[in-house]
Amino acid sequence: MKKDLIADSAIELLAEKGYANTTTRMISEKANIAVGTIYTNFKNKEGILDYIFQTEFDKRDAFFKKLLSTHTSYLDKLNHFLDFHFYELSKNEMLALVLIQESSNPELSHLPGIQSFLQQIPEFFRTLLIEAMDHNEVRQLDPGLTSEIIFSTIRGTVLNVAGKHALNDSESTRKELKSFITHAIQKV
Amino acid sequence: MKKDLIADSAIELLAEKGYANTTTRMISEKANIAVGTIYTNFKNKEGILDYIFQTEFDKRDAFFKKLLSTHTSYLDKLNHFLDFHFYELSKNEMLALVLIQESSNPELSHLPGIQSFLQQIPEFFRTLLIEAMDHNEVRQLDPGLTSEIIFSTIRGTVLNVAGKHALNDSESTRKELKSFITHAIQKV
Amino acid sequence: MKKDLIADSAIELLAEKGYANTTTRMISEKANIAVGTIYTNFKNKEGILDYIFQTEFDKRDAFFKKLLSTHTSYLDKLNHFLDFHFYELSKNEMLALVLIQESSNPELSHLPGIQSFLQQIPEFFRTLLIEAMDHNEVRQLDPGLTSEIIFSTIRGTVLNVAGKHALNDSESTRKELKSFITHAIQKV
Amino acid sequence: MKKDLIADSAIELLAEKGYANTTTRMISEKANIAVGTIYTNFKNKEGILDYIFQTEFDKRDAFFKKLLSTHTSYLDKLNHFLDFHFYELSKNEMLALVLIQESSNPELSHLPGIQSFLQQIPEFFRTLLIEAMDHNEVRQLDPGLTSEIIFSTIRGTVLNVAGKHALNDSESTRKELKSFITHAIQKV
DNA sequence: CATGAATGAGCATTCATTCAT
DNA sequence: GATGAATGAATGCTCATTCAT
Repeated sequence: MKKDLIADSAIELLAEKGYANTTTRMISEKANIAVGTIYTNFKNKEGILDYIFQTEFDKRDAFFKKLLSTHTSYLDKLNHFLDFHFYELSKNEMLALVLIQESSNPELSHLPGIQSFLQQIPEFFRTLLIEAMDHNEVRQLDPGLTSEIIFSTIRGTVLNVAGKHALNDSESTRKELKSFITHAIQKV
Repeated sequence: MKKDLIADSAIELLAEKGYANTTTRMISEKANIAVGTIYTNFKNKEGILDYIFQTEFDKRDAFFKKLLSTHTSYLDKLNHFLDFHFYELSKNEMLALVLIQESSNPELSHLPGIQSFLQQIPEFFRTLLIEAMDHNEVRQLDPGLTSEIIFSTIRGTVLNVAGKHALNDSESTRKELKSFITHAIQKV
Repeated sequence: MKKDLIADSAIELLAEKGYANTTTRMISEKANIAVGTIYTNFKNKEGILDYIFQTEFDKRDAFFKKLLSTHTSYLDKLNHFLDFHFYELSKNEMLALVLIQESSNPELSHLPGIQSFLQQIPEFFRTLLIEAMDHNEVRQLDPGLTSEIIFSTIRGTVLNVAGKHALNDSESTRKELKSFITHAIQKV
Repeated sequence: MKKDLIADSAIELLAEKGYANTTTRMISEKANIAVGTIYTNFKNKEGILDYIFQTEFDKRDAFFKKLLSTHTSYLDKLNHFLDFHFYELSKNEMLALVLIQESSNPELSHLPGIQSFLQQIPEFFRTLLIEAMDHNEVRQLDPGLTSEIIFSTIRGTVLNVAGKHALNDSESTRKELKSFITHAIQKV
């Protein structure tokens, strides 16, 4: 798949240099294709970013839908989703950096893929938190704000850890982060 | 002060468009000065960002130093610092967006002001967490990771909330965020 | 060849205005191409100058190498080389001006093409002078200094004559110049 | 004299960087004055160059006028003038470089001081050559062209030697150059 | 006279995108 | 579909000159 070859090459560059400092020429060189070929696979440079975010969102969306049909507590579901999200991010450090850096880039905020990623994933948390509260599995809290906080906490933590190239040794970070969130929302 | 006029004009534009899409011409027009005047006050475009971050870091640094000499528990000190940091961010929504968006911009990560902001502020949290743990005021936790998590949590939350232009009505967010952090670190 | 189209357009402008007053936009307009096209053919503005000097040096280098294998006296070889060099300069008055004006431009002295032109061509003279002295064809003289003097004499003379747009009627100048040099180095 | 302080500071910078790369700010810093002060002493940046050339021309003009009234052969007068001109150039290596580099700068060719320097000094040679020919002191030659050639020879030689920072050890160069010119014009 | 902050036209260079091959 | 030379609008930055102090 040329499309994924281009996206993967872009991810490596975007992680290191950011969107504005990654040129289409760099991407084409890393992918060993001609610049023009980018434009037969994507509408434009933004299209690559959109595709990257859309792909990652789709994974989480699929996981979430399967998760809902399992027979576990909602707190367990939330934990599973956190594990999945964090695992996906730690699998590919550079992808993680791109997802986090560029999702806060105002010049890209209009892309549908970024909007899905940024709005739907917290919405998943919110859905699970509301149910968990209703089933008395977590303390009373504002599910909207808390879902945003949890999402942000992961984004920020991954950014810090990935920025230090320590995501591969991410097990302790994952544990501490989950412990932090668990304590934060658990019943007293 | 021309320097602050330029920095303030830059903040308005940076919050909306991001660093790469904010041109020196735009800044000079918003500040009603000539482009060249930017360069009599700053070394270059990056210098404006550096100044903004340095200024904000200096405020927190001064507050932290005063805080250390007060006679309160370390958990209180942590709470005071969180309040101060969050209050400063909510006072100026656009500045908050700039501080958060551009601090994760890889093309700016070499700026001393950004490095201070990004490394020293978590260090403040870590210092307070270690003392609080020693004085048995919080649960056992990894102070290094937890300080990063707390810093990230605020960054991410403010980004989300400021992105929705709801920082002015930030009181509920602040409460929920502090409740979240308090629960996360409190003794069981 | 786009490269030569650009170089030729540049020569016309450089002869009249000098390096600092010739803009890349002017060059692109004279060549009827886009500014960007200059940069697909040359690394930068300096690259054009480097190419011009390198090309002219290469011509003289090739001629000199052929010259060495001929069976004539070294004084004849020197005369042939002088004729060739002077003929090449008088063929294209504007190119001559560029070669002479910009070779004394300190901001360009680091260019390899200019360095070759400025160092190797006197070296050719020196080689021939040493042999001519050894074969008793010229008077005793300092070959290093004299080669520089001869090179300078041509440079300066061409500059003066080309500056007055009289290089096309250069035959008398050539004769006088050669007579001058011949008398200067001949055996008494 | 502020005017000479500025001119001297300019000469140091011009010799190293050339006209286009020497800024008025640099000159003011080297002279330890404010930029504005340059403009109370000179009409503009070009004015500094004009002043430098005019000053140097005036010295030669005065010497030439005194020379004409001496009772020596015209060949001696020519030799004296060559000695004077060469001595003046070797006294101040940086000034020599400026006089030679910038006199072939097309963007400055309209300055009266440069025009005097460039046209009058060869005219001095021509006057002496005509008289020397009339008095049978030199061989038959074209006095106009030969005067240009002599002037050029000195310019070019000084440029080469000064560029190598060897003007202080210029005695051998002067001897070789005078020997070259003497042989070139002497009676057979 | 001296100052130096302010000016803004002008520069070299970049880079997303196109399109003839 | 793939190519990559050509495009030209747009960018950060410079610097000779002015003028209020």
